[in-house]
Amino acid sequence: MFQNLVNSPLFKGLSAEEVDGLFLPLKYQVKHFRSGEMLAQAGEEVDKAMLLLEGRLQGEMVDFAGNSLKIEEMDPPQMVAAAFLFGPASTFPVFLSAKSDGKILILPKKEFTTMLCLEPRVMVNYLNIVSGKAQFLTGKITFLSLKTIREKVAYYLMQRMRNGENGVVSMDVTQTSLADLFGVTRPSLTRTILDMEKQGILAWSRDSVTILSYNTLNEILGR
Amino acid sequence: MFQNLVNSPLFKGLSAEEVDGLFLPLKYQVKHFRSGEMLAQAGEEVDKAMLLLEGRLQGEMVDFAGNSLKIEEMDPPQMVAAAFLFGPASTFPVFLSAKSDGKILILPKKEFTTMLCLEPRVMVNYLNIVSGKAQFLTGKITFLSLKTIREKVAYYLMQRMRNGENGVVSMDVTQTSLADLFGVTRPSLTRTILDMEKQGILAWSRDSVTILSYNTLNEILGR
DNA sequence: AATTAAATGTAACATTTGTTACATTTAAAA
DNA sequence: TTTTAAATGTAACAAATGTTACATTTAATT
Repeated sequence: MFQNLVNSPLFKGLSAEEVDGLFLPLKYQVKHFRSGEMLAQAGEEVDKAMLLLEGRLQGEMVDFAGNSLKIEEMDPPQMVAAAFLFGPASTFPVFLSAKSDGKILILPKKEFTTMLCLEPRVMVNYLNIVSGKAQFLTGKITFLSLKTIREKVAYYLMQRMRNGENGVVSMDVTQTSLADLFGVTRPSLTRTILDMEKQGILAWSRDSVTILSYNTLNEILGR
Repeated sequence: MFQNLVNSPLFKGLSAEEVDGLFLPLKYQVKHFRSGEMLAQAGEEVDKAMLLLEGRLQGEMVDFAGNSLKIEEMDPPQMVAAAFLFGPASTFPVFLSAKSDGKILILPKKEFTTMLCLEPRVMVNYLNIVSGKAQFLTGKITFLSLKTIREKVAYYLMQRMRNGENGVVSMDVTQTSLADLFGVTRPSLTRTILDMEKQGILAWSRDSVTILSYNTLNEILGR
């Protein structure tokens, strides 16, 4: 019935038959949407679980200054605003709009709760999703609390290292979009990068960055 | 047995007997701690549910620059690091230390999961807690993404207004600690406040702030 | 009332970042 | 290949914030 959903994190570990069986006693509806359509306003109450079946959505947080700080895009199959169905302020934190045509499955909160009780595996999956969101946001906060552009660059590169790639980080984004991600202006980012190059900390080319002084990067981040 | 726990958000709606009954089939342990003791390092794995029974804890996030950005203090009865028991990176996000002597109840993750399945009300409570954390963090991010000190002051005062208090916000914190909360230096905050006073936007006294131009505050926040 | 500590006001200067504008390079499209 | 658009380099200047140091006020303590 909902083959898509089987691949969703929410139904991880369940077979297609088990998922179908799970929905049998539940009341739900499927809604189609069109590209560009606004699906939810920030502040609107969340009283239904929304499972994206097809199409692409975009949640963007708009601060008071009107700058849109992109938080995430969503591909199916995935639950929408998973961390905002429960909790004291169950309202949308972002403006949710469609980037393409598609459809979502809508399940009233009560039905969703019933489903969690019926199937412990789904409950654990849901807990993993919501907890994951909280952890993602914690990471975002860590990043946002870095004050200088130097620190942001250092942190970003450290994150991207991981694998014993011998000090080379492959770059799949432009400085322009990186500046956007960092919430700084592009000339300022470029200036900082060039400074760091002049100081022999790194070498920045179009498609990769070579870290020349690991130590200095660590010093920038306070060891 | 654990009278404290009955008043915990996790067991909201349950009687003392029900809580005791819930723990009967579970394996748990109670650990005592002393003031100043470090209970968990950031990065350490979370594989046990920790319920604070007595004493006061403090979770502080230390960024790379060594600045401690206080996130929250905890009073009993409450679950510790609730949003980090599940999820992909189940590691402590903060340094957890004791601000007084006390004790915590420790429940292995498996036992905790069993408990959630046994009692749907606890499951919903837990979902409310974890979702609430995610929502709290979202709010934190909104604040951190404000760029200027002016914006932070404006946002802070708007948050504190609410009740039809006729433009008067009572201040229970000093400028010094407010600067700390904002992540800026104290002289800079003072300068900004004085500027705003000179511009007739507000009047800041020790124990209260009077908002003189609501409109200007909104303009600062981009309407 | 006198003393002390904390909070707040103030100022000069350094540092960082934003703003704007334009040049140059690189990649993609015609 | 030529053309075009995007990305990047550069620079002068403005604005915001940090740094440091000290004065002044306020509240708490003795």
